[in-house]
Amino acid sequence: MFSKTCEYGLKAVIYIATKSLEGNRVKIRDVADNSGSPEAFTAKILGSLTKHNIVNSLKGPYGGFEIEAKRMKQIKVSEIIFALDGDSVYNGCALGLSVCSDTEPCPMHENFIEVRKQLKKMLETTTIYELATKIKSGKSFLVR
Amino acid sequence: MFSKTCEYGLKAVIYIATKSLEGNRVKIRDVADNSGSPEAFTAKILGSLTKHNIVNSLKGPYGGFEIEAKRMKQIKVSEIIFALDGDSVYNGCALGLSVCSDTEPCPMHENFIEVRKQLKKMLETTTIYELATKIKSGKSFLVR
DNA sequence: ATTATTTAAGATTTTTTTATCCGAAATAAA
DNA sequence: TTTATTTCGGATAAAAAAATCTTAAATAAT
Repeated sequence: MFSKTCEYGLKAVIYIATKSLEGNRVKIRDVADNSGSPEAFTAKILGSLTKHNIVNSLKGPYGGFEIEAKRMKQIKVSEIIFALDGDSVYNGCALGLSVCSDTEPCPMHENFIEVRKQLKKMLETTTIYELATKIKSGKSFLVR
Repeated sequence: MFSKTCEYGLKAVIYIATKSLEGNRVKIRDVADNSGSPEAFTAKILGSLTKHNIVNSLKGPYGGFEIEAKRMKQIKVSEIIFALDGDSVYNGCALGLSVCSDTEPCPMHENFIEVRKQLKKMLETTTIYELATKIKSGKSFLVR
């Protein structure tokens, strides 16, 4: 469904959010361990998420990553996907055509309209705060 | 959304179906040209689709690929995806967890339930015949 | 200022996916 | 039975994605 970059990125952001809610800043190592992702790759992805202003980073001792509570209520899953994978989830044609629109559709185009509409809606209404609280309450898991 | 293998496979099957409706058998070269896919790769994918009994192949002169009209009304898009990509579209976790179920969910699990349900329904009700007729009527395109 | 800690960023390697190539097998027609 | 045509299947190659490594830059505490 998503690239590994996106999967790791989402899990990293969710984990950082849960720790930020507790008032803690986290190091790359900690993020990687608790999101079940490779450390070096996580570092690279977090660099990109920092540039996109999705997470906040501080260098040096006592540094690490964090997300303000206010911010994590604003950030939607769609923003993270856009930052890491671009808009392919939104605009990609199921059959890989470079042009596929309502006026020039591939044969599956209309079949996908409803599915895609619902997917968009979900990605654009789900916040990182919502996902982080599910982890904190023990209702769901980041590593399996 | 799908792998290239699946994209090419779907387009190939749809094209073969349109030609079979006209009573024509098609060669790999023809399929590749008219589905905008690499010839050698298309050949390999068609081999797999033949084994899965989705298309029918005949060797030698006047040979090629075909699909019976009866069969193309039975074959659902989901079958082709299963044959080529396996069940990842159905069972894969959005965050890549190896275990992610209603009882042990990732934080996005429940958000995806409705989206996935609708996707499944669409893939399991859309037939190759339906897609082929869209091409024949000129309402949609396979190459762009 | 120095040191230990931590992120930043680019180069490199590994793995997976995508794509090609080529000889073998099958078969219809002459 | 010979020939031309076509799929079959395994080996190989190229490209893209995933993952790692390495050095630099920043900074807090001493």
